[in-house]
Amino acid sequence: MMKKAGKYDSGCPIAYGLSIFGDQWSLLVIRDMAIKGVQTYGELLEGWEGISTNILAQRLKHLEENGIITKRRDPDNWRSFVYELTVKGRELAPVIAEIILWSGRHNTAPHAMTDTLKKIQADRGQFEDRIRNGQTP
Amino acid sequence: MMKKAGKYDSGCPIAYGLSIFGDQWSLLVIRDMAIKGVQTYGELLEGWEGISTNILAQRLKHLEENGIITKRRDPDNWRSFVYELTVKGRELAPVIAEIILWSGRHNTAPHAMTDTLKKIQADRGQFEDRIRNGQTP
DNA sequence: TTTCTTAACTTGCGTTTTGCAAGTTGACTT
DNA sequence: AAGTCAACTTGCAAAACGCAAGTTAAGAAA
Repeated sequence: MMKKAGKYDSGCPIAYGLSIFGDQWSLLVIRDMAIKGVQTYGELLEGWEGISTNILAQRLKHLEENGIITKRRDPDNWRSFVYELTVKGRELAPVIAEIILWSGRHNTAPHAMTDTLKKIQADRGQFEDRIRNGQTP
Repeated sequence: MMKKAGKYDSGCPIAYGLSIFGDQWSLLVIRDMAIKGVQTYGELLEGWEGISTNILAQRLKHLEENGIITKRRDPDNWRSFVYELTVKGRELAPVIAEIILWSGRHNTAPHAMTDTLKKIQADRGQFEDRIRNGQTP
């Protein structure tokens, strides 16, 4: 299991953030939910990077425990659950935007999410607002 | 050793960023350099969180290989090396600023770097500019 | 000239986390 | 009664981590 928030609780705000989403997968899960509008376990499993099922379950639990996402039954599909970003999770939009902008500047290789990058470059405020409102950018 | 950039190279800008600094320690090292002005191995070892020496060595190598920092001999002290952020590294300032702002909003516990948080809240542009210019904010 | 000191690592080794594959659950559908 | 399917759980080998102890190299001290 992941390091729990607290073990390295130095009181530093960056350490706090890292204790919640500072691993290889959490931000990718958040990206799929915030940008691609993904809401189910099965869809998250099929993301671009191929997270394995046990790790995904761990991360979802950790994110839920830390107030980034919520989980509820899908009213339209008895066997499915719906994962959604909380306000706290959606407010990571600026962090995500800055990482995308930074990579856009420094990663010369061709990349996915060119559309998203352009959208952020064109109107960063709108990108963040839409995510903040629970919409796909 | 850390996952190398490439193994999960989905082409996503977020995945690119995570392959470079998406672990529990790299951003804390970058924080110490950018915000606290730390420049040596020994000072980095004594950071708030207590990174172990072998992990620190690994991360510094990884960050150097990925163009975030440089390493050179200290002209004033033959046995010391000076680590410095590159432009690419300093341009992570906005990412760091957003993480600090986010934590400031969502971490109710008392925290270190209150001064830095206030500085960013008061004048985010200045914070970023100073780091971009290689100065302590 | 031998010993000491010090910054920056490296090595060993036990513990923890990860990742792949296969198995489980439970309500509905056939 | 058997099949389906989303969402997990379990087992196990491989990789990464973390602590402690050891190494290196060159100038300073004795």
